Amino acid sequence: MNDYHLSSSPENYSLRGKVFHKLREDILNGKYKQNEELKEAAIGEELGVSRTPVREAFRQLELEGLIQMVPNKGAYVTGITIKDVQDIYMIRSLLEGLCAKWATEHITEEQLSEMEENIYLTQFHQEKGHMEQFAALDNRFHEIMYEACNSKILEHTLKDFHQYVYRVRKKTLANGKRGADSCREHKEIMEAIKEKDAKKAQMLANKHMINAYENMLKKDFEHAFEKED
Amino acid sequence: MNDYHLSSSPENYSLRGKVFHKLREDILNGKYKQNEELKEAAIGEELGVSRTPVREAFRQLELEGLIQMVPNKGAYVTGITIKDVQDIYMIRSLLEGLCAKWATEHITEEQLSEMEENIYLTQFHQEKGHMEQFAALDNRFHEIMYEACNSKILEHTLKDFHQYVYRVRKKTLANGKRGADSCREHKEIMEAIKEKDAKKAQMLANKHMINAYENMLKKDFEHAFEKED
DNA sequence: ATTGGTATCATTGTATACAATTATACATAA
DNA sequence: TTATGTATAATTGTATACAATGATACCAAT
Repeated sequence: MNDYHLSSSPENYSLRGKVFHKLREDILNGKYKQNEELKEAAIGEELGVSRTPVREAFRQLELEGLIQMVPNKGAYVTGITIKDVQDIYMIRSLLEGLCAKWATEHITEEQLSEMEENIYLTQFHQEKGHMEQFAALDNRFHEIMYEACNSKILEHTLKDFHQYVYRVRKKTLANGKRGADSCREHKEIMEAIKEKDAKKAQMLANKHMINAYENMLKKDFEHAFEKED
Repeated sequence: MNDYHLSSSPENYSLRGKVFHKLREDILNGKYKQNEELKEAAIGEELGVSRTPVREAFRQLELEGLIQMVPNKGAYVTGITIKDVQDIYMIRSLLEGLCAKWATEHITEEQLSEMEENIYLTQFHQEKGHMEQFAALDNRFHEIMYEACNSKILEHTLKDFHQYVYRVRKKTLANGKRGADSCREHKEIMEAIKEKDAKKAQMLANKHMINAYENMLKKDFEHAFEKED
């Protein structure tokens, strides 16, 4: 998967990291249903590892709220509801605005170059209909902003939320119309950042999220959740 | 660090949970300094447990961003800087606003009663100078709002941030003047909620955080002239 | 003296053994 | 039949053993 923000983290190089990412992906993708019990031994056997890395992954999933642990009993899938996703979009609209504002004040030349290249490529792949690359680049745009805002806390928070709604994002972006709009909005945000107009960048990033939210409500949102169940 | 776990979670009843909370407390309280290496065996011995619960606690602390793990090498304290706290206050000012807005729309009669009683008691203890009770009640006011907003995601995000800056909060609230202001602001927020004026509640909660932030800055300024310890 | 290699130690990563806890099945008594 | 107690099994919680990795010290060669 495209876990860009974790790509350089130790998570990927240990069994625990692999188990953690695998389980998170499976939960968000609906492989494990709401309230389903996850057994350490079974998961371990399935992935060919012992219980130890599985347990450590469970602790992290619990902290992320994807599973709930009952002492001496078991781990149960919490999953993510439609309302959760909606709430996250509302929260993100505020925080992405703040992030754009701070990014305007702290972005480096290199980050700005990457952003410029990112938008150029995004446009290309969007027009060509290369959805896989488009989704990855769209993700990357947001992550560049997160990194540019110069706030470890905000970066961490937004990356978390971003990751959380990744599955829904992929589906809504597959909608051609929204893809083009999203791309244009990214460009406008970048231009505001380049002009050092923090207020404008904030407003645009804010609106960008609201638009994504409304598109999500309007379009294939229900589909995204009905399909797997 | 978006751990959506409940504060009443099983965390507290297992060795892992105890280790996790102990280490978090110690890191936030500055017992372990920036970049200090935490060794599993040493921590385990100190707390009288084996490495296993310590390791699991490490995984959670890493996810919370309090320590950074280097594979096959060790765990290093990330800690929390003044800037982190400032950033959190800025983030919270937005999110507490959203929370107040949603709380206005979803608060129950019981929650409103508790809030009313809370403010009454807060005022009492504030005037009497009972700082311990005052701090606890002040905390509780915010938690009631978090619970009333009817968003699991926002509730847990805010509780998390709230916990994160708890230590700083205790210090700034000890400032008598700010205590009285804070108390009055709580009352105004509640009245807006009672009047079902969501926009006003949002604005007031927003301002409440900004005020706390500015008061904190002032405190830091004063501390700048004191000896480090 | 400096470089390079090697042995040794310290520490983390993983697997497994054992203890504690909870769920389940079944027998027994009212 | 229903309720209750008990034995058994399944599962998690914790400790420990062993493997893999990285750090350190020391020696030898130049």
